[in-house]
Amino acid sequence: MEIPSKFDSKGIESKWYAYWQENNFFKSIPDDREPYTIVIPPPNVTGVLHMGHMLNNSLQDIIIRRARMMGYNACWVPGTDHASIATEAKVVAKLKADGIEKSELTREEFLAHAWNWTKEYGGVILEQLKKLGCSCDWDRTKFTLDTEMTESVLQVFEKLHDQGCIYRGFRMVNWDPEAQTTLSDEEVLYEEKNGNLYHIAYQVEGSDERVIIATTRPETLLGDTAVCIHPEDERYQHLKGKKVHVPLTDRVVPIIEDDYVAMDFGTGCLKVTPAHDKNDKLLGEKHQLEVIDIFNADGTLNEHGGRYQSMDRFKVRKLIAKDLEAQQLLIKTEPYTHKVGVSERTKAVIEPRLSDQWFLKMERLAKPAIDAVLKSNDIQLLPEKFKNTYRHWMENIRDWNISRQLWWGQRIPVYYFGKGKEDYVVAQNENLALEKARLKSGNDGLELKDLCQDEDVLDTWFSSWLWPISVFDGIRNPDNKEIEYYYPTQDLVTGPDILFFWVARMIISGYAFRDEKPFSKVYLTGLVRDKKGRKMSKQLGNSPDALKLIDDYGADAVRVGLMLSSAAGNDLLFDETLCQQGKNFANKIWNAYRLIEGWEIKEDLQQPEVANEALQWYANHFEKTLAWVDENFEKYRISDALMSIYKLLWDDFCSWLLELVKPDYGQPIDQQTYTDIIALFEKNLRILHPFMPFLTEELWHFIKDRKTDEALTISAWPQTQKFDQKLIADFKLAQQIIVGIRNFRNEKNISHKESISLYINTEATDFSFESSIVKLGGLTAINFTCQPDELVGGSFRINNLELFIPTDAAEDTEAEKEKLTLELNYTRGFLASVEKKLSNERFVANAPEKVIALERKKAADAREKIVLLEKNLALL
RNA sequence: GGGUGUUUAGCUCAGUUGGUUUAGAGCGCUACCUUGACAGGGUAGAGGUCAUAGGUUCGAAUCCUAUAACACCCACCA
Repeated sequence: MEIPSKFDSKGIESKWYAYWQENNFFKSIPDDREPYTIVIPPPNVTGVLHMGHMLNNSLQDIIIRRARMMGYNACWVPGTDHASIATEAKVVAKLKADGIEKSELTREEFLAHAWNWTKEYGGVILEQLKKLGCSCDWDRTKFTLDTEMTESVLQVFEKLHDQGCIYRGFRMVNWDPEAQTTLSDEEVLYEEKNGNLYHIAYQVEGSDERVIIATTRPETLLGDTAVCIHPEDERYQHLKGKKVHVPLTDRVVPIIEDDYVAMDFGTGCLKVTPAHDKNDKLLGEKHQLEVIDIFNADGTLNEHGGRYQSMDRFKVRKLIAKDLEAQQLLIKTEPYTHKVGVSERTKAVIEPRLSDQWFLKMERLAKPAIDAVLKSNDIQLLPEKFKNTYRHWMENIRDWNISRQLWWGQRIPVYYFGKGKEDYVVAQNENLALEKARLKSGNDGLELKDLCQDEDVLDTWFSSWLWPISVFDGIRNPDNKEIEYYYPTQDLVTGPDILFFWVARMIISGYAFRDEKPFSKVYLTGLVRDKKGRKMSKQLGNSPDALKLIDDYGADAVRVGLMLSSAAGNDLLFDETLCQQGKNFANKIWNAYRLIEGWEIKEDLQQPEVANEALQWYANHFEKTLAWVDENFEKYRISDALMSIYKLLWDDFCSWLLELVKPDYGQPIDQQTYTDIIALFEKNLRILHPFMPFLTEELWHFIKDRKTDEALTISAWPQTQKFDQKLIADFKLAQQIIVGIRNFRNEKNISHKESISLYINTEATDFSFESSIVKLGGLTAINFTCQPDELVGGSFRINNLELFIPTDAAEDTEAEKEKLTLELNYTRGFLASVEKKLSNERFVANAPEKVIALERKKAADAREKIVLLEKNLALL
């Protein structure tokens, strides 16, 4: 078969992906093998693949592919998340572009649009994961809004409510005026913004005096219901019990005292707006102040805004400043930088707002989740540094606002039947709700039309926190075979940005609903940054198109590129040249096989000694590397595992082994060597397969025709075997000698086509890999004797061996002298440092014997070498 | 304002309970050679006061303290 000289990933990738799928290699059903389970972090249903996904999912695929090869029943469950805020925002924007306002639509109409959108774009990202080579069990694909998933969510809501963990509260929440919904604290980002600190004068009632307050938000003075001073502030003692006029209004509010006020900030005088600030709300409750909400849901002023009504809050801020100035009530304006909360999704400035919301009590639920990570170690976070972050959040956990004023999501299963605070029931559907409502109200006359379901939906994370359980239907059917087999899962691979949103809450739900951890290990990847260290983002436009990368370099190359740059848990500075390196590597392996494949086998040919010894070395060296690779996998050091395989293949297999066994040009190879080389190459392919699945599967089938049950993807990961350390060390010496000979040739300008002979001052019986040195050194023979007096030539040293090569090439005595002197000086310096150590009595007295023995050996070796060098120098 | 982490060659990073020849890898760079598997190979080389300053120790890139820079997380001072 003619093999092209360059590896072309195109065509090959789709061919093998289809093959794997047709043969159900990624499908998992419970059997008597041990399971190895990973649930995917479900990407947004309408999202597209970005570098973060590529990193994440490459890692998961590498882990699950290796597990599959190791004989586990590997199960990787894929799926998508409905991502309520993000998706709803996209749908709203799209409708708007079509000239439709959300407010014109009924809930049902809007949802119809949203579902259409989801069906059209949803799942695109899953197709993209296939291009990357992800070996998910696609038959298990779940969507967080699937009927069964929704039922699980509603059941959980009901259960938690019945346990008294879910309650309704009138609280200060984070309001996103753009999406017009509340957000949990975790969905608010704080950004440094340049603003102003406005100093405003409030007229004291019945006096000429004015008090000055400082605020960053002058517009909220329309909702002021008090001014607060510190009770011990000497500047304001005389104001106690008095009242002030709120500027631009006709309201008069009391001056209250509270030690919450910092005397050293601003003017030490604080305006209190209980409706629009968390702390002011607390002050308001403490001092029983009136609450005046001045905003509409969209951030414009409401009827309390007076002449500013229906104007936007930021416009009003400017206007009020201007109006205050006109009345000489604005004393001064100073620039002020402070942190402002913005919505993670819409970037709109968050408005603290009082409203009725549903909350989940977290403190009790969090307990077992804290213990699992920090005490029992049932769950391991990698890298470990995230333990601290986790601990801090979990120990200060606050109740979770789970209601969202959106339509896209699971509608809260609460049905109201009256105006009273307790006039509601929680039920899975309206018929059940009616039954419950009749019971609770004692009114058998209640009808469906008397019930009114809560308008809000649940936070997206309230469905994804069940993911590892609900994908196996473990909520609705807690005793089903699947959940019992696959749960708890093994690994979770995700970014640290959703440690609280998702990971922590999954751990909580695992213990709450199954009394068991959801996974054993959490591998937290770093963020993908560009080579300048900037976070990759759409706005910066520095994020490469993931699919284009796959197209340009091939999926295998991109996977390698990503893995090469990603040390566990650190951020990853991604540079496209890494993909090029991956591509070069693929090509290298491809051509290694091309070489082997091109050899003609001659069956009656005797195996040359050089091939025999080289194969022995590689077999041992492979085992050593494999042990190291396995160890790195256990520690999730995937990058290191790949690097050692990279060097094994490129340097050891291609540069050394193949060069050693390679027959002369045009010559045939013996059967034994060929068979062994193929066997070793196959082992290489096995351990490389999780990283480069397409290339390796392609070569695997090039080697010979295989039945479907012999595909590489389901073949066995090699078992580690014992290896001979001494043999590996001996080969290392041979390599050094070969390098020395090549160097000698280079310096003396001796072509490598010209045969030379070598003299070594050692016994042949102490020596291994003689044939290898002869072959790669281009030698006629090795003579185990010192340099014969009658010959002229040059010498070099490896450790304490002296190697001599006869040559009539003109010798440059000066250069040789210089070289020897340099070597001698180094060795003397080295010896001096060792001797200094050894002459230190305290070192000899305190250091372990092994260390001292080693130092003594170093010194002895160095002395021996110095003698050798001095002798050579004298000869010149 | 608190907390965590990072700081080792031009770049990205190893350095596994302080001692494995006066610091390593991959990539990149320079010079020469070579090219009959290969976007390839070979040899040599440049390049590091292991962030800085103290300390512990017979011995520190590794442990301790302080400082600096950067990164991330958390936090209601208007």
